[in-house]
Amino acid sequence: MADDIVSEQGRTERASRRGGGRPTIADVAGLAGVAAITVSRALRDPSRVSAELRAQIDAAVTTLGYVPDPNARALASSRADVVGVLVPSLTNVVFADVVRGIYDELGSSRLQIQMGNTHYSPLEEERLVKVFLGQRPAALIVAGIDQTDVTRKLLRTAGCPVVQIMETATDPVDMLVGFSHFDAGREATVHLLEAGYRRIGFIGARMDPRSQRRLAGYRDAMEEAGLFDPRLVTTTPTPSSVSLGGQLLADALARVPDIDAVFCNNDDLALGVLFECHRAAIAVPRRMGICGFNDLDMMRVAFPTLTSVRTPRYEIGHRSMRMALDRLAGNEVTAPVLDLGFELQARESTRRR
Amino acid sequence: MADDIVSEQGRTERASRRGGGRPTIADVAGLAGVAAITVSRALRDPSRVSAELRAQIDAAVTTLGYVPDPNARALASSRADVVGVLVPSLTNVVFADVVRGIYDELGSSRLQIQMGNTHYSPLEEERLVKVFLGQRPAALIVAGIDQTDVTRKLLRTAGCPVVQIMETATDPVDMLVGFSHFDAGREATVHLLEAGYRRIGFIGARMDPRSQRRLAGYRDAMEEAGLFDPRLVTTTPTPSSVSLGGQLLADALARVPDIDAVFCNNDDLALGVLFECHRAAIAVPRRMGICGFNDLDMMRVAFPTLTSVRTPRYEIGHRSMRMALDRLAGNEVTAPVLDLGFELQARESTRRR
DNA sequence: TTGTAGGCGTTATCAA
DNA sequence: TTGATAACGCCTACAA
Repeated sequence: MADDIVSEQGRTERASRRGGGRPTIADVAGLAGVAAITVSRALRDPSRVSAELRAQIDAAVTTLGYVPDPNARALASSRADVVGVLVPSLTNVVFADVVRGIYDELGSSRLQIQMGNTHYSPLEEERLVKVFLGQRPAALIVAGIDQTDVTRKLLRTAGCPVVQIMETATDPVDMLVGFSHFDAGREATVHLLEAGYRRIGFIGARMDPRSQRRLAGYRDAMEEAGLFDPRLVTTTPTPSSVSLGGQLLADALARVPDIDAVFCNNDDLALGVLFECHRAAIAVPRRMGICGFNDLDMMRVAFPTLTSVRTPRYEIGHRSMRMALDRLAGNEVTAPVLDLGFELQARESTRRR
Repeated sequence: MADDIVSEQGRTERASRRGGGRPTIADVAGLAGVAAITVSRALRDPSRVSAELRAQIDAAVTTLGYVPDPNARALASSRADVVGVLVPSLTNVVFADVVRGIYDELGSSRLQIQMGNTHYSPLEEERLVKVFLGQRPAALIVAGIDQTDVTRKLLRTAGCPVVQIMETATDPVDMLVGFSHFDAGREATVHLLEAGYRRIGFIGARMDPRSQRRLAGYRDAMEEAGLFDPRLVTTTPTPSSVSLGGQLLADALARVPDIDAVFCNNDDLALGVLFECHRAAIAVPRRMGICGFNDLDMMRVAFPTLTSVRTPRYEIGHRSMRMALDRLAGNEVTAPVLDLGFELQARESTRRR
């Protein structure tokens, strides 16, 4: 019987067929003298096959150099070993760190990552969710909580684990890992207030939903202190960059000369602000306090060292993938909503007195 | 006949099957009153189907909300609509820019990107190439030219377009887009020499093959000037960072106090060097010249502005994907080896006199 | 624990 | 230009 399979589907004959002569599970089965399904089982869950057959199968796999075809597997099982990851930007260090965390957690599991770049557009995100779901992915990780209604509906019925990341919320589609940008923005501002600054400006670029929430946190703290003034806020939809930070500070000072500190939307802007201060001979932190966001490595060695809010970017990627894997493994996910928090790193740039 | 198909494989019955009730090509065929293969053709190459049928098919596709199953497609055609991209790092801005270029060129083509992180390891690269080839990808883009022999062999017989990126070479596996790191390192050093610096140090981290070639270029220029001294070279296998730049400069100066300029392996290191100079009150560019590599945005606004070598990162991603797509479209690729060059950006940090 | 039967949804092949 | 048929390689369902 097994011999029949070999003679009918052996390598030699195979080579002339469509597939291009790669050994198939049937070839392995023939060589090992078992049924194809047994090979399939031995490969996916060795414990379901006797040690004896397992050995024969392993040997056959090795001699033939058999590699399972992920496409055939996906078709037959209605599940691709692919994790879709949707981020708004590929160059933003924030997401680069997140993605690294995701990859590292994956290790050498057989899952592959497919990344989509939404360019900060909910509609593009919607399109990509449709594309990704069309492949019946093993799991989906999406940045943010500002999906369109259509997207949200699609995700709810995705039939696979879905992890939203980077934020907190009470009504996640499925699972969620992140931190509160509002709280982070608030804490940074409170820190500047406590350091003695009063005319604290907000400098922001891109102004995606997370930036908006940080701005809201800033505003909340400023209003509470009775110090909010809309003229203190300088934002632009332009993508963030170091050079932009300098420009925005110049703009802000031109409009409101008595600004005595700035909370920057991210560290690149903060670095640009610092350079602009050097250039304009504005003393930091005496005449101008600076607080960044994310706490990139450079902040602790800048001159002067720059205060920032440390965010758990790598950890978010890492934990989100972990949650998805746990769910896939059938384990209970005890905390489907994870707030990883943040940590203000006070440094010289806000040490006014 | 078509009616038979409908009654046998229509939606109602389908819904109870494995696939989960998604409309299939047979459903569309039934509704449009044509054979499945005709739908397949209409979708992939409308010109091969009469306008009449095309209209009926389009209508059926719309009413049913049909979306082709990429897994079935991949299995039947032995080709997945996936482009494998192998990079040594996901957080290095260099590769982030390259990957962005790749994505942008892809646009809304139906191809998906699958990225692999080789962690600067040729063996890990080999493993990933095997994994990726197992999916019969549409194309492969790999960073560098330092593949193992096994990898090179695999790539040569991949049966799909392969683009090596980031470097130049005369014997690419298939296609190649990049620039000469040796020449770039040489030119940066020559620039420092022409600016009047003599005891020019080299500061490098990670020291992957491309860094090594830049170092070789530096050495070549220094030897030509009769100024090479191995003590001027400070490197570490540690991954690069801003803070590391400062440390390495301190190390270098502790060993060789009369260093009067440094060519930094990348801009992060250069920024760290700049901050360290500020901190140690070393005048830039008078007492210390600084030249970075890559020319990130921050270089032109640093204080003082920092000289660097501009590299075509985005362009490399963009062009490599373009070449692969051209090949896939059956077009002749006129220049399978593309040297995109680089450009030295001289700024204040090397304006000694 | 192992095997049989049949299907997953699409495309290549060959014929009309 | 259109269609019938048979893969593509694996897995689910069910049976032994």
